Amino acid sequence: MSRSPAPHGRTGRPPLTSRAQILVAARRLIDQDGWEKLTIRRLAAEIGIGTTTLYHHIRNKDDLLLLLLNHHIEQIERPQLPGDPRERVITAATALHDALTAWPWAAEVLSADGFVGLLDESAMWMVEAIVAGAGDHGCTPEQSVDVFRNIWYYTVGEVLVRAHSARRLGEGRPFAYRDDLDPSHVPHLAAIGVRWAALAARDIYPEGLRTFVDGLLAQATPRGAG
Amino acid sequence: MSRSPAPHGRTGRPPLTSRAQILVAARRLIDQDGWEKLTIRRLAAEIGIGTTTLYHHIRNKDDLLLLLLNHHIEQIERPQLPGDPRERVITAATALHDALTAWPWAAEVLSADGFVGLLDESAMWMVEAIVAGAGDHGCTPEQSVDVFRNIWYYTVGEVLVRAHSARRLGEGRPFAYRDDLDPSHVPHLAAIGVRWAALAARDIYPEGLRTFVDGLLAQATPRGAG
DNA sequence: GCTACTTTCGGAACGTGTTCGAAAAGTCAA
DNA sequence: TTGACTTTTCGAACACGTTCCGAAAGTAGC
Repeated sequence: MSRSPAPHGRTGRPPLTSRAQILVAARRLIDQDGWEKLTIRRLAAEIGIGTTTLYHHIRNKDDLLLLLLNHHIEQIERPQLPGDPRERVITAATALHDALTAWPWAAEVLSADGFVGLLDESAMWMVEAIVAGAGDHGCTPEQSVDVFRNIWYYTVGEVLVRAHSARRLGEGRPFAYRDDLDPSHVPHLAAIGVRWAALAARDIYPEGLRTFVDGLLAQATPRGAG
Repeated sequence: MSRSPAPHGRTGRPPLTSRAQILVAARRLIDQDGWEKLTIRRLAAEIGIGTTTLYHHIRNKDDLLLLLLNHHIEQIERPQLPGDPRERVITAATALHDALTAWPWAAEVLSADGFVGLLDESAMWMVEAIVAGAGDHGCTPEQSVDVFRNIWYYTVGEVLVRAHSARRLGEGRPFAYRDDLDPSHVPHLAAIGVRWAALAARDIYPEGLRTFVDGLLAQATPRGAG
């Protein structure tokens, strides 16, 4: 593809590779072998180009992953946002959480470079919905930003910890249990003992999110909501 | 050092290198040039041994960082824990947060492998204090574990996001601001505009933690606390 | 046709964490 | 003293992300 003799006015050597082509090949590799196996060299070989040629179409690997994430988020169907501001915050945060859970490496990239400045506008509705929900509930703009940031910290932490814990789930102890705990030093932990693993395997994000949002919104309105 | 002819009963070639020696050298390198500059090869060169010799004394680099973190936590003075269970949870979580903030790469290692199973017992008092505080407040053991996990998610998320955002603070936009936001699509974000950067630079962990802990403990006791 | 200029392509090389396998240096039993 | 065994040491090598720099392939002006 892309074999036109010259798009007129364009100078320089005509490109054989397009960014769209790279993204398609990357998605194919991820679907086939998982995103852990996606390397720059493998991707270039899959396309049939030199390794360093990729760097004329993407800044680096993080940039590539970010482009893939943005495309993934665009595919997500936007949920119907409830009328209640609190429920709107919950719905948007849950959508954010689900999107990141599906592509856990994205959370690494995002936490590594700051969230809002990197995503396309097609993903901004989640941030907007949270900030707007907080505002409609009676928060000042400053408080609304705080609400979003707190939710973001909690969400990215949950996604990262659980994604990385799941990797070790096949081998050895599932989440985090030690059987060498001294009951005289850490009595409560020792009493929980082996049950920790089972307890830690449960998904507590929905409940934790509700609790956190309730607290954040309540704190923002010291006297009656609007 | 370590030049005794044979510690009796020990077979095999006598070691020239000790794990303690490696840890001391690693701390010296980190203090000199920062932990970003700590590489396996530099560390080996600093000690004066072959690169691969290190791998007979540590499992891998993450293991090395974990050993350093454990040593760092041991050095921390344990704060006087308040009598009020809620304040005890806050104090322990804050100590956890401060320890991770001082060594941000540690949060990566910990989130990558699960928390409790990796730290020495000298760091377990933080987990114990949180779980015990929740229990003393009236939580069941299951609820207490949930309280800890929620706090852990929030804390590790905050540390990771802020540590990685700080890296980009010198170049370009500090945290996350886009000036290409369409007010008709994201009115609240557009209204906040450039103020986002200043708002996002503030430290909201202490307040967010209090809010979260209040909500978590309140939810755990539907009818009056003990 | 020739010379600039511009853009794309890609091989070579660097530094990284890590693995493999062989050599070195000790103990122990015969 | 010899041979088996065990542990430590480390050079060679691998795959990774990334940078450098020269070659390739087009247009634009003369």
